[in-house]
Amino acid sequence: MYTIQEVSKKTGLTAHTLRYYEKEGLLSGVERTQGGFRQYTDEDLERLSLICCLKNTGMSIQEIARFVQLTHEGDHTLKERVELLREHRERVLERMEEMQKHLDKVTWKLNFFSEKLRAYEEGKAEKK
Amino acid sequence: MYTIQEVSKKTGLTAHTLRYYEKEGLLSGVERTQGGFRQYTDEDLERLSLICCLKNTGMSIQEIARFVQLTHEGDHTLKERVELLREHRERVLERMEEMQKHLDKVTWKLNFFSEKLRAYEEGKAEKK
DNA sequence: CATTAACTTGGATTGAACTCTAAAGAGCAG
DNA sequence: CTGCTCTTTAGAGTTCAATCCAAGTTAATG
Repeated sequence: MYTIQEVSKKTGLTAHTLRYYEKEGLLSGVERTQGGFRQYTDEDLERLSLICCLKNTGMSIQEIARFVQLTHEGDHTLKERVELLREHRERVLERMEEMQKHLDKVTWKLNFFSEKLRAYEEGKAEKK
Repeated sequence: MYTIQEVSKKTGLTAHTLRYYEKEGLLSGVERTQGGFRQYTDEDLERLSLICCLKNTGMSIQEIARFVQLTHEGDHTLKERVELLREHRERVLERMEEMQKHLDKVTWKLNFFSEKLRAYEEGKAEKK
C-alpha cells in the first residue's frame, strides 16, 4: 500500500496529476484509509503503468478514460478494447514514421548549417 | 507566388494558422499585393517546410521563433543555430526511443487481450 | 498533546497552440 | 457596376492537460 506521494515518486506524476487522473476516470476504485487518504495497491500501480504508456504514446485523457470504462464493463467489451488498442498502435506507428521523416529533414538541415559554419569559421580565420 | 489559401492546401495548415505563425514570428517578411494580400514565394514555402518539420518533431512555437530570429541575425549566429538543431535532434531521438518502449508495452497488452478475447469467444461458442 | 507535515475537496487558473468572429477592404466573373 | 468570394485585422474564445489555491482534515513525531 502506497500513499499518493510514494506513487508520485514511483511514476513521476505529481500528486495533483494523480488526483486529476482519478477525477477524469483514468484510475478509479483507489482505496482509502478510514481518514479518507488514498491507498494505492500494486494492482493500481500496474493499471497506472498502462495508463502512462497510453498517455506517453499520445492517447488523449478522454480516450484512456473510455478504455478504462470498457475494462470495468467486463469481458463482453474485450473485442472493442482490442480494436481500440490496435488502432492506437497503428496511429502511433504512423506518427513515428512521420516523425522519422521530419527528423531526417532536420538532420539534413543540421548538416547543411554545420558545413556553412565550418566555411564561415575558416573565412574568419583567414582574415586574421 | 501563392495566395494564403494555396499555401494552406500545400502545407495542410489552415489560413488561420499561417497568419498565426506569422504573428508569432515563425515566418516573417511575406510579401503583399498592393491591396495587402499575402503573396508567398517558393522560398517562403521552403522556410515553411523546415518550420513544419521542427513543429512536427515537437519543437515549441517559441523555440522555432527563436531559431528563425537567429537566422535573421546573420552568419555569426550559425554556431548557435547548429547547437539548437543538434540539441533538438537529440531530444527527439530520446523521445522516440521512450515512445518505442511505451509502445512495446501497449503491444504486449494488446496481445494479452487478444488471447483473452480468443478464450472468451471460444467459451461462448462451446456453450451453444 | 501540540505541532507540523501530508492529505482532502471543489473550483479557478495557466499555458500552448490554435480557432473563431466581426467588420471592413480587395479582386474577379458576368 | 453588381454581386460574390477571398482576405485583412485585432482580439476574443476554445481545448487539452495539467496546476494551483483555499480551507479544512488526518497522520506522524517530539
